Amino acid sequence: MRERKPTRRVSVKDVAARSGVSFQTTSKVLNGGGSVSDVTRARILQAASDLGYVPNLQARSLVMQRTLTVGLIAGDFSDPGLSRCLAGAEAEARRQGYGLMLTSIEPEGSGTEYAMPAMMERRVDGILLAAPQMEDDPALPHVLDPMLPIVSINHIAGGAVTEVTADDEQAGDLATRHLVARGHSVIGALTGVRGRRLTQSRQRGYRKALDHAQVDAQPELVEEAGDDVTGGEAALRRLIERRQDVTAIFCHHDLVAVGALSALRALGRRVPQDCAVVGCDGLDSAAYTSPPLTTVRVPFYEIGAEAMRVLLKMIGAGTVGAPPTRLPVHLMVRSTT
Amino acid sequence: MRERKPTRRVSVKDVAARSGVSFQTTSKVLNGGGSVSDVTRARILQAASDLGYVPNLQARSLVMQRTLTVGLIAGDFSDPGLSRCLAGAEAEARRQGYGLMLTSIEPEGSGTEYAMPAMMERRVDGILLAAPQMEDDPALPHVLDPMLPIVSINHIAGGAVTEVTADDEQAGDLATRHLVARGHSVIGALTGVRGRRLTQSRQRGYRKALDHAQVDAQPELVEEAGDDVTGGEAALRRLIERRQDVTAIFCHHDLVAVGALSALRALGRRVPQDCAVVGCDGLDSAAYTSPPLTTVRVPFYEIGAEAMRVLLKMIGAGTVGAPPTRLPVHLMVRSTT
DNA sequence: ACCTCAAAGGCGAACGTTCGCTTACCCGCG
DNA sequence: CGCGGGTAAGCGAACGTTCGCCTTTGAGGT
Repeated sequence: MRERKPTRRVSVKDVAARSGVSFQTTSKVLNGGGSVSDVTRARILQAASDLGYVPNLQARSLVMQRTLTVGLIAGDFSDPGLSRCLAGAEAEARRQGYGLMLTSIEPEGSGTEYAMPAMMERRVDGILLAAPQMEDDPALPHVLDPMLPIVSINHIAGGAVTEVTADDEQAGDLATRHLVARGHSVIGALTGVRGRRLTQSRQRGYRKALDHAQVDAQPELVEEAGDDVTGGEAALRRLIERRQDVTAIFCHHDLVAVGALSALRALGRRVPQDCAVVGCDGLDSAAYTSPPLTTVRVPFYEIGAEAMRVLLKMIGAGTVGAPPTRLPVHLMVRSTT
Repeated sequence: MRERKPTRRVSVKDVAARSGVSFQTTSKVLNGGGSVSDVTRARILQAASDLGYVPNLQARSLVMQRTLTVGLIAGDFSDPGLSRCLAGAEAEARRQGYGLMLTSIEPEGSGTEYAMPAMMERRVDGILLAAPQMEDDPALPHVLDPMLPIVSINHIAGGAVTEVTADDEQAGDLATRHLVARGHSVIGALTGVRGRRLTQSRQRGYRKALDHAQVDAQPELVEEAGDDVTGGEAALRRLIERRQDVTAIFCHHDLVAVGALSALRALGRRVPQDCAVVGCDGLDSAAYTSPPLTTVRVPFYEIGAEAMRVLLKMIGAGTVGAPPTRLPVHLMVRSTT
């Protein structure tokens, strides 16, 4: 419980005083620039290190008009996919010498109206959006600064925001083709949150694969499951009740697949003999379900890193807006198919 | 790809100009203080909103000598426990009007020597440490600023850092007592990373419970498993090979338990009939193993939130250092015991 | 001895705030 | 009519930087 001494931190003036030059010269040295004799340079550097000088980025930002900081507005950190993505974004920012201001918004999407101003007050150089619920937020376009580089890993209404996502249509296609190749033709789909671009894309991939295999897409084989285990469990029961004859299921999310697996077991159907299951997302935990889940791996870490790369490039170039990026996904065959 | 106009943001001077007063008066109004007539106040507020004025926190920090920002140095974000903790810390910081600067360090613990200066440059008001690997870092004490409030959710050598953790001894005790109560007496332990305080505490709880039940703690029933699935799998095999007679196992981490479960199945032992298993951490995914894992739930979110609360209190009071906090854990009985 | 020129370093301003003082004014009072 | 007191607003400085430009110095050439 020591009292904190109100000692102010050492500034470039302190360093200057100790080395007997003006603080401007000190600044020159510390930034590598200017013409300064080797001897004074050495003296200044020595003084700086003696005093433990740490430059004040706030002050520097003030005159430079940039903070070397980007904001990241996230949905739920507990989402494993989003966590990976965050890890990728943070690592890339750090690699390029940028700091990361983190904030999150509520699951209902409320909070954007606070999160954005908080970022603006801190004068971040750009913003990375990583909150799926933003897609549904009608207020978002109003609160977006059109002059600030923004990249999102989700779809954002209005089209003004650069997007870096996985190729979700490919994901649905890959999963479904795999089931077709295993000889299935009555293939159900347990979708993600209705209305989301992500869901639509994966569903498009699913239909595309069916189309390609010349089997009819039947609406009653599709059920909305959301993105968690209980949703998957419930949706599977509804689906089975309607269509006892399904022999394979494409789940939009691994957690939904976990729920489906558990419901299938409860219903006494063996996986994969009676019913095959393929998930989507590629969570670590999908490798340890029983049986281990066949899934489509989405490169979350890479998405985060690439999104940050795009954002920093925009910041560097002084532009806002860039063409969207879609990263490829990969099928990981395990034991549920 | 629109070019970004180099238009400078609106400052209090702009607002002042538009409302015909000095910028200092404008500042007064915007901060609620000072004596200003209602009419000019209204005029200024109007101008500010017309112009879309957003205060510059950098400039404010410069004169106020505080940034309303705390730093968070994390280990791997992909760790689900750490993610929850991060969520709790972020929510609490936001609730109290603080921003969060996030950075992470490498698994080997390297990176601290970069992370700390990065935080100092940005003049954060305090730092939250959330990286288990820091415990092993001998360089850490040197790079810690003794004047800055710091809280950690892991043990930090030197004792200078305030700690907010779960009651890990209780966790080990609870888990082991539960197994004893189920009638077991040959109880193995699959520990976390050797040498870590966390592991030592949980192990102490394990021995305490055995002691209490008057059964001897036998060293050959203890095996180091680390903190992941493969570690758990391998450790279980080593353990079983040595002691075929174990009927129950306490795993220091849920992921280790997942590995143990899968190894037990491979060895043809039924859970819980032939061998009971209890995990520790309380991950979401533990509810969906088969059979669902009995585990001790660690309140990660609360730990993060409480750590942030303690940190902000230290910042507010201008003190550095506070007594450690230990949060209680809870046993969640499911089907592996 | 004079002029030129480059190198080394200093100076002032600016970035956008907050804060303590001073000034200008209006009011009522003795 | 002069004075104290309160209210409204302005002024100057400070926070810690960067940056463009100016001054000083000394060496080299003629």
